[in-house]
Amino acid sequence: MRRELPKTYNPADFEDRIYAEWCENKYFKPSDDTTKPTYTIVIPPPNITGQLHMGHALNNTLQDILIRYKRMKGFATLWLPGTDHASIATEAKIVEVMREEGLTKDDVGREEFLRRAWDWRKKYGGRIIEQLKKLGSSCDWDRERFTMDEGCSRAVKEVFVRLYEKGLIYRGERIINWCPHCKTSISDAEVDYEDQAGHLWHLHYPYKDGSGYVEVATTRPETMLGDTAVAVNPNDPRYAGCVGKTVILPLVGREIPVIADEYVDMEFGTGAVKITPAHDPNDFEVGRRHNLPIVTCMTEDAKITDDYPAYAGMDRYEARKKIVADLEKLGFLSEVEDHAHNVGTCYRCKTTVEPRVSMQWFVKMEPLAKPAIEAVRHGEIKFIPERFEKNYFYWMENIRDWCISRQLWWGHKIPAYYCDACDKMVVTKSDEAPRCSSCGGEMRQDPDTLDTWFSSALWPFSTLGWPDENAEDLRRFYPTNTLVTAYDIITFWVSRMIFSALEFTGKRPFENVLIHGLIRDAEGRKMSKSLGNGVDPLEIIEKYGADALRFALITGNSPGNDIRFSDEKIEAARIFANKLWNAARFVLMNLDNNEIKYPDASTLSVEDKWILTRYEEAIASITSAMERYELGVALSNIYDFTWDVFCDWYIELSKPSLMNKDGAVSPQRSFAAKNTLAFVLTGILKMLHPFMPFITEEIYQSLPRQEGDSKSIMVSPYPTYDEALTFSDDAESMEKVIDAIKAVRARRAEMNVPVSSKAKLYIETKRPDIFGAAAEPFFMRLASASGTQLCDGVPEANAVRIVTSAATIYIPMGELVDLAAEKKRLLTELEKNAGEIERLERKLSNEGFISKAPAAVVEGERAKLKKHREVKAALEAALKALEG
RNA sequence: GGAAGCAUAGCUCAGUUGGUUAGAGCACUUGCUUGACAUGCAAGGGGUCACUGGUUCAAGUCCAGUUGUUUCCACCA
Repeated sequence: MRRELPKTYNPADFEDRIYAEWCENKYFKPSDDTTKPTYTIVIPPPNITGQLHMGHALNNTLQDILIRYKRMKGFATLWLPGTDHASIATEAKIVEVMREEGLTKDDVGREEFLRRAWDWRKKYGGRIIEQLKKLGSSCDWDRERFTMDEGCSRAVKEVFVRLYEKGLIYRGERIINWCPHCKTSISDAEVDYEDQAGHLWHLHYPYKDGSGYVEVATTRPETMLGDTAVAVNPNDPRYAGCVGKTVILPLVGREIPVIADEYVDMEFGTGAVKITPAHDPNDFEVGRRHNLPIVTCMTEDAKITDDYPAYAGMDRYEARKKIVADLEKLGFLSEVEDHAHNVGTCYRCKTTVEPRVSMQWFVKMEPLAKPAIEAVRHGEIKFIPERFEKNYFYWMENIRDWCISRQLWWGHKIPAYYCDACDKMVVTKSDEAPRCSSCGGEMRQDPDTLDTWFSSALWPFSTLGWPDENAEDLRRFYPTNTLVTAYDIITFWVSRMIFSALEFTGKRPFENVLIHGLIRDAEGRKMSKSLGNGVDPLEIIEKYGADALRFALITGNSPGNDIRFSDEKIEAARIFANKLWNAARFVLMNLDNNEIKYPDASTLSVEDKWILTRYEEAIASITSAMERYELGVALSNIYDFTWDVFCDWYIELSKPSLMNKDGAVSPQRSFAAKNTLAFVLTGILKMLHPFMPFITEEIYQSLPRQEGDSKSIMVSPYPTYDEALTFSDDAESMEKVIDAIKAVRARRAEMNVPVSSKAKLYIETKRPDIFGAAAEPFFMRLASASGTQLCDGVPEANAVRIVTSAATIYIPMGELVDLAAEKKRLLTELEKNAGEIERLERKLSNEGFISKAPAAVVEGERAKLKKHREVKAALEAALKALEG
């Protein structure tokens, strides 16, 4: 049913209604037609704790554009949505909520905690999904997944067991990053470093034999409680005789050796380093090399252990003060320097990370990284833009083993079981705790959970049915085609999906990775909660509509680059939507109720042929940009074509054919014009639809249908380039008239002649076929002419002369014309013209250019020269006429 | 410490594989209620494409260096 368009564009009137219609008609589901090629995107699953922010809006707009484009291009498209359990982020949220009730995790216990977590997921997990719908996302909601749903959990267990059996997962005591606030290990990638002003304390450790002391420098004096050696560089002459001696650790009294290790930088501090294997990753390595004992002096919440009664229970910073004071009192502190250094913090809570030795699970990365590097190197997987491949290679080539265990409750439990009675450990997919195979005793599951990225690494195939190799979706839609994500997540997620997919499915997870930037505010700052400069996309949608938001996010941007978001941009987007809306109203106003026909060349006028030619060119360039993921370029091409070509020119050029004053226009002519308007408008709507789905659908549904189109634009075919609708000669003729109109307007504006003052135009031209009667209405409507007449030479003295490459136009203006000024103007123009001619002549007489440049380029330059020479002749004639 | 990006009009940015006189939006100036749109129309001003050198018939575009700036990675106590 066709609808009348209201006078003003008001997106709130129709966006929700249209989205509901799409859902009802199941347009988001992939076509059942298995002969169609497939195109698949899996969504980067937002956290269930998440609220839609601008980053999501951009990320999902890009995906929706690609999916809608491919759908119209005839692919069976699947955009698979879902959410991530986000173990540490969600757990932190729930802990926070419980704290408000005065409860801790330990108070409620694991079972109750998980019950709360699932409740929380039920309550808020769907929130971001609803917000994605507001944006217009055309996901297949029936296939929505969750990283902790049954299928994904099965995949996680499968992967863990297979890696373990292959020897690629191991358990070991290592030093890891520990967050004393979240009380869990975190991976290297989860540590953020920030500059902090600190101090370098110089401490004296006396030799046991009483021969003085060695001076060490440290930024963390409290860790001295765990020192098990002092290290110096083996090549350091200052300490040549000291290696092998024993020092007595102040405050503690422990006897520790002085050792030599290359790790020590002679230039830094005093050249002597205290070694604390339990609380520093480098010291841990030194400790392993020298078989040093590991002495832990801090608890998991970063308090001093009971082994040191004087400081027991003190927080690490409190202990630092006390220890420094005590050392000073006893004369072991010689100097305190200011020292800026980088401190690792937890990416979740910003607490300073405490390196800590503990038993953790790791993935051995090197064997997995290798094929993942090859896949990108050989172009099996491409990054867009390509430069991000460098980041990827750097990370993958220097990869370290991945700590995957987390001391959290919310997440996938590690499928390892330990015997209570003996030390037996079993790794199994089974949900039942096995009996110990050695002693038959009870076994208990490892209490830890897996890093949240462990399950998201499997997302492209676990969501399609893996590990069931024969799952229908997996067979039909895997490997997926494009992954869309921001550059800050390449290491966390993209790289892990690649090696996981290659290892477990033997195929790449996706062929292209489209990287986008971050959204910044109008001043270029990152949007963040703490700065309070975040813009809520839902507010924008409410105020301006989802289409305007999408337009503002995409326009003027290229892959991988950050985007500044500002009120001006969103305002410009809405204005464009309004422009399109009104252009559509104009077309509708003039349209009969007929179906839109494919244009028939025999009925077309020169202006129709011109717009169709320009339209076909637009299809070619827009499609090419879409295929290259240059979505910003594609959109600006659509914008320019819509506004500058279609609205500003063709609609105006069509008016003489539509406004049939005294029956001068034939029904055939009027039909061709109306049909051309509707045909081109429909094409614009289709090309714009992936970017602005709502307004294009709303307008489309109010237009008569084009042959072969569906009732919804989103499942209509995308325009394809048709050479039969290009008419280069006619288009060129029309351009010449347009040039002349522009030149007349410019001169009139220059002379401050109001539009209302009409004047007859005399046109001297070698192309009377173009500038004859057919062109008259255009000059009358668009160049303030009262009429036009072809002439040969100056029609009367004191006429303004306007010179274009195809014609010289005279406007008799009587006294209005200042002869002296006119002469001056002609001379200036002639001078400009002469400059151009000289430049071109020089270029064309350059033998290197003629012989080496492509023929087409040379030809183009020749044509230009010819055109300029013609203008020169016309200008000279005009000047002569003026003087004579 | 290592790496990458960016530097183009007053502002925000486009500018494909080198090939017209370097573009757009906003802002600015001037004139217009022209039968879809004043959320509009028309005309205009404004740029030594950061700097230096190189390759080329030809450089905003490719190469090297310099300066400024942003980001990522590493984490020497």
